[in-house]
Amino acid sequence: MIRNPSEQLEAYLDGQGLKSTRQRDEILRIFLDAGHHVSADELYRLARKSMPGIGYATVYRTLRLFTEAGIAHERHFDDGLTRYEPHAKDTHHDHLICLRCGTIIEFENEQIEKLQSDVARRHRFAVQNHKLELYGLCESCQPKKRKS
Amino acid sequence: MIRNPSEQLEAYLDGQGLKSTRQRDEILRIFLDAGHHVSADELYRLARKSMPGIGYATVYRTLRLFTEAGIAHERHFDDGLTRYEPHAKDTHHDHLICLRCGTIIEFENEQIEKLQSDVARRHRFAVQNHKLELYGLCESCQPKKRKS
DNA sequence: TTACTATTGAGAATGGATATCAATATCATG
DNA sequence: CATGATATTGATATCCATTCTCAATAGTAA
Ligand SMILES: [Mn+2]
Ligand SMILES: [Mn+2]
Ligand SMILES: [Zn+2]
Ligand SMILES: [Zn+2]
Repeated sequence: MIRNPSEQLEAYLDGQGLKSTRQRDEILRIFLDAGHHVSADELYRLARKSMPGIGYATVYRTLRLFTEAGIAHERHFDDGLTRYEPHAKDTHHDHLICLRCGTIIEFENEQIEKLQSDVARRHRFAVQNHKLELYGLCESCQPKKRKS
Repeated sequence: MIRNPSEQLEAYLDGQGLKSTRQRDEILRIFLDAGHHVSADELYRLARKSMPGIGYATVYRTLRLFTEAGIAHERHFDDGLTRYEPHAKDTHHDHLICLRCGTIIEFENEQIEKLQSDVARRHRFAVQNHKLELYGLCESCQPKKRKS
């Protein structure tokens, strides 16, 4: 049941009675090889290269569409704009975010996940999704140690 | 070295060459007994009761001031507006957030904190702050189990 | 009091995201 | 292939939270 994103999009459009368009296909292609965690504005700039007439609204709408179709994940980091990443590997992961250069490192930690659900259970809370973000400085942004 | 918030505010204002005003004192009082996690708008409405002429800008500025003074903590949950909570007990804590009624439950978990810093160390990442939020339904917002 | 400034409040401005709407593209149907 | 129904697009207006601007006012040290 593994489908590539294009097929997944077509299937979703079909199922919802929506239409396949040049813009949607092209934006998907660009989104997938843009690398991770792009904002709508970044994607808009990229998209304009191959589609000069593209509008902001279309990019926003298309990213929302991808999210509904399960192709993209919406992320809200602390920089105040929505970012999207491909939902390829559908394994959940969390993030280390560099406050200086913006680099984002992904990680998974089974033990933390386990402890989280323990906390939730203890409070009789039904978790639907969660977010763990560590903000700070990545290795190359840290002040260098000087020899002693 | 334990200071109550009013003293802390006065000390901060003093140290920065800023002035003590009726608005700042009153907003602090209201903020402290408003309970947790108020938005600027909520606080504005509360403040208008005792200070009908108060302006939005003043509330926003004052909350930022409290944050700089270490009296308040700024929180960015996923509902798109900034919330503030008193920094009274200066123990770090994380949040369970009900998506239906908005209730927020606080928790601390030493083991999770420990595992987080392990992850960071492994990536040679210098964490400055972090955020762990579990979104879902609180106990009273969950569909009731029916007897079997 | 005075004089110097920090602060305030009204309203304008900002920035990201969404809504509106006429023109256009897609696509099932004949 | 032509047609008609309708989903989509792009320009732009609008929204909303927050910040900025600036003239009037209030705090404070002298
Ligand atoms: Mn990611
Ligand atoms: Mn809290
Ligand atoms: Zn960095
Ligand atoms: Zn609830």
